[in-house]
Amino acid sequence: MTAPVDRTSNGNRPEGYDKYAHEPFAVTVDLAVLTVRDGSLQVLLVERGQEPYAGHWALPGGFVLPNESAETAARRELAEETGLEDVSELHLEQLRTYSEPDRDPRMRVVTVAFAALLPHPPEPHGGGDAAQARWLPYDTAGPLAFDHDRILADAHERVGAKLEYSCLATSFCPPEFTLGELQQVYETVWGTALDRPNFRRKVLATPGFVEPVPGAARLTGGRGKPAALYRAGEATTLHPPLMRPTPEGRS
Amino acid sequence: MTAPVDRTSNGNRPEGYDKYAHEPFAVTVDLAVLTVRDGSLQVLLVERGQEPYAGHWALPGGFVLPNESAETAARRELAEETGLEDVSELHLEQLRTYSEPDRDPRMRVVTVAFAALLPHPPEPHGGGDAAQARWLPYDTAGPLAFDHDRILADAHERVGAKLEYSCLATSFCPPEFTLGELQQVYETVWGTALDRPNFRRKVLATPGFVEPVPGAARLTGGRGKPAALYRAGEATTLHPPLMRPTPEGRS
DNA sequence: ACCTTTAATGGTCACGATGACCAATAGTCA
DNA sequence: TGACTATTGGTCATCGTGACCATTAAAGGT
Repeated sequence: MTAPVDRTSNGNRPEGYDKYAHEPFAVTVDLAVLTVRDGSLQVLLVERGQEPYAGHWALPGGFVLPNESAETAARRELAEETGLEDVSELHLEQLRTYSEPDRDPRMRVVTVAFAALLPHPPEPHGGGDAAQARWLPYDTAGPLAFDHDRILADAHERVGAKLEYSCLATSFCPPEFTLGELQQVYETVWGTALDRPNFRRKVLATPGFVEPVPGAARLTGGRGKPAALYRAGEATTLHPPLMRPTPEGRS
Repeated sequence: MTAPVDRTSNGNRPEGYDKYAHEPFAVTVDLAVLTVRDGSLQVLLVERGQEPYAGHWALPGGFVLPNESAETAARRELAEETGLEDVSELHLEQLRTYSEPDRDPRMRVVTVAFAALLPHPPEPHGGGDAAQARWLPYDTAGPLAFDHDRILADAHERVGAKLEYSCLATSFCPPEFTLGELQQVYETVWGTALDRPNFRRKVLATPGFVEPVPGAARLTGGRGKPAALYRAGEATTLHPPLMRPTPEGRS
């Protein structure tokens, strides 16, 4: 009876476009750029200069340009905000998309959120322009603009979960690192202490997680026995996983 | 030196909108609706009636309306496509967003992909209009329109992974089910055989995964000892995980 | 009725991974 | 030289799991 209707998402166009989507959507990317420094999880934040949320901190981000994918836009923004020349090796991972109609009071903005992991923060704050960008501890990253608190929390949760079953932790470390540094990544992100010999055994027993740097050893700031240096291996997943200690009962 | 620039994603608006985003984005949702029937993983697909990809199968989907979130749009589409009255209890999960500039040859379409899991397929094909919608086995869901092959593969991978560390499998089952049916969900999605006593032990040893229905038992089609019936429990996560047998070496 | 078939249920046993420890090594600092 | 500190190496009991075998309770055929 009814005329054939194309019910796929790309179907009713261009006719359908006028009917369903004549209010255009702005598409942006938001980045939760995370790093571990001084035993604390830190986030790269920028200070807003305009309303709404003027003076509040927010996640860095920007519009997806007409010929970009969200991934491309995210990596471009990552380079701009951190000031790094080469961000091609950094771990960048799509989190999810936030599309609540009222998430921006001015218009309809759909944002694709990403989590980025990087080692040593290159500079206290990157970027060349005047907008303030700073590394702030995750815990004290007070109320952020828009729904960025939620995005940041989701990023933290995702990264924490992926540490369990992937070799992602090396993305927080410089090219050569000690097992102590690697362990501190886990402890900082999870907020728990780990037994050092057990952590060591687990990491070394997982083929491809890390590989030793032949002759090298680092004097860890001075005190204690020098630690051996390792590089990230080829493996990407952890079987069986390295699970975070259950504080109690997790069903 | 330069004027303060708001570098958050919601910052350069409305001025920035004209500059960066004057080519509007269409935002859609695409659904990978999965079910397990007759020991095979099946997908709900619709046949396209228009170019491009006329005659090809595609994932169901549609535009996000101006006052909807992607999640709301996805659940609305799910109801429309399956023909079910109440889809509020079905598991619906955001996968990721696909935004390659050339993914639709006609215009810029950004799609938020979802995976939906449901028990008994209610009808061979749902929906009330003339567009053809059908359940097809996952394996034979031959080349789909647009990038839907990739979306479907990502959905499969995500669901398979979540079976390991979550109680998601019950979403494929009717309100009351036997442990054999639950096991078949795992075997079908993973494509591997599991040892029945071991599976049983694991499921029953996980508090909150399933809870027995007091007096009931189902004659499983006739043959064999009648199986006890269970309901889904309160738990959502599985600790430790129920890992799929490693076919060989997974680093 | 009887035996066969089928599937659920119940249990054993050995091995691997892990948590909780303790001990030794190799540096710095006072 | 002697604390102190952090890395490194090891033991031991326990838990979870894979690989099995055994039993129970139904249907179906002879």
